[in-house]
Amino acid sequence: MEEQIEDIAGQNSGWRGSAEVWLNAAYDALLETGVDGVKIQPLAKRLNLSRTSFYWFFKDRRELLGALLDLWREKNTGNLIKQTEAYAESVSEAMLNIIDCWLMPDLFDARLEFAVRSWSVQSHDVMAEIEKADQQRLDALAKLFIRFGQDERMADVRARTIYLVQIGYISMQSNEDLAVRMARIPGYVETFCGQAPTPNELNRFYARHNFEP
Amino acid sequence: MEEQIEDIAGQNSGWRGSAEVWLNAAYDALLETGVDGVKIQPLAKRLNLSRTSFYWFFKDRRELLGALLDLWREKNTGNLIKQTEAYAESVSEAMLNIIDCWLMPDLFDARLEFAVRSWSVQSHDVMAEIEKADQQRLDALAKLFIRFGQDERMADVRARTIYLVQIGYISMQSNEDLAVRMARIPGYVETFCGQAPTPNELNRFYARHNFEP
DNA sequence: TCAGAAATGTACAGTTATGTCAATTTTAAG
DNA sequence: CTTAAAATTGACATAACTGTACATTTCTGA
Repeated sequence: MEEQIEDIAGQNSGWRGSAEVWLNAAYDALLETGVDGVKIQPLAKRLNLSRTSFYWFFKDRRELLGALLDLWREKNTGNLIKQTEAYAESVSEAMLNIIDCWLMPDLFDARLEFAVRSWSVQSHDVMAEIEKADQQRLDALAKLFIRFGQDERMADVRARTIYLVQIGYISMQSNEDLAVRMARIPGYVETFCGQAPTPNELNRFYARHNFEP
Repeated sequence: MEEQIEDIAGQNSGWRGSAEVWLNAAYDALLETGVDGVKIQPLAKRLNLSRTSFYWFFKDRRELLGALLDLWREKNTGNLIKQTEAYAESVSEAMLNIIDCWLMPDLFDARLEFAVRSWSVQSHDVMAEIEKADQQRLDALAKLFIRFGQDERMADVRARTIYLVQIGYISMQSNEDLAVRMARIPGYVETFCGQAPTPNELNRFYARHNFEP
């Protein structure tokens, strides 16, 4: 019974290691040093665990890398598509919904995205996964523009523009402060959809990002 | 004298290895497998040379990686900036000059760019180099828009849009065929600068890319 | 409290890489 | 043909890392 209370409290259930602990360490390593930094021995040192203990939770390194890729797949593509389907009265409001992904780490894990894309240089499997994700995301964005009356050709171009700018940003790993980035938002919206956001739309956007203009 | 004739003919001057040969092999490895693929032992195997022979041309692996970074620095940033300064009568024509970089491998080595950006995950030095390059490129692009009468705020946003789309493309490593990409060009120009290219501008652009619409 | 499951650790065997050193071979030049 | 520089090589000394086998410790539940 006592153990159960500990479990419910989320405390360690006695053992120091677990699949989750190793996976988290792998996640950190992936973001900090790339795939080739995801090595059992260093992770073990960080976790203060014996290296070989790892093999109780995972078959081998491959399996760990697979788990990292699962993490990415589930986290990033899903939320972006969800944002394309969010309620919007105008195309500019819809743009602001997408831009949310730029700014909310729980909607889109930019560092993970970058790390996985970097990983793809050396793995055809990862490359294939990314191509699939890109296609799904672009399709969802194009559908959004079509929903607001764009013809198919411009919907495709605009979907690419907004998506590629996001991917480009990620690749630049820029970490400017919120005010600087916010100042550019109206300009981006205008560029992306040819229509500036209304003051109301902007205010709603600022509010949900706790930003005071 | 005979050797000089051979030299002039670009033939091997007797020795199999050279700094250039190793650097080229390193370049290939960087593009195919990322930095962590750039290892002396595998390169030696590829070149059919003794591993230790490498150390006659380079002090160590660090120096080789440094040479790769020099290559990137000289090749990519310079040409992009040159394109921003190319002659153009209108802002849409200027856009097409930039877009040349998308399409001409000798103006901009996209695969190298991607490989170097991926490398930056695990190296703060490389990261710093990239930040510097991004800044130089963005400044040059913004100056272009200002030259064509944009106010500073929109020049900044538009510079970012066109640059980030390019970086995004690189990160997507898409390899669609020319016709598909060409079909999107007018849309991009319109999106980037709010003004469609004239038929003449487009024809000039198509011509220099040997494309028949 | 004691058996078995869960987790950890130690020892071993193998692979791949790095860089130095002292030969040795190849080439160019007189 | 000789010689000195340029290039190549194999031997040696290390260092990380991977994965397996087996022993040991720690926890859990009857």
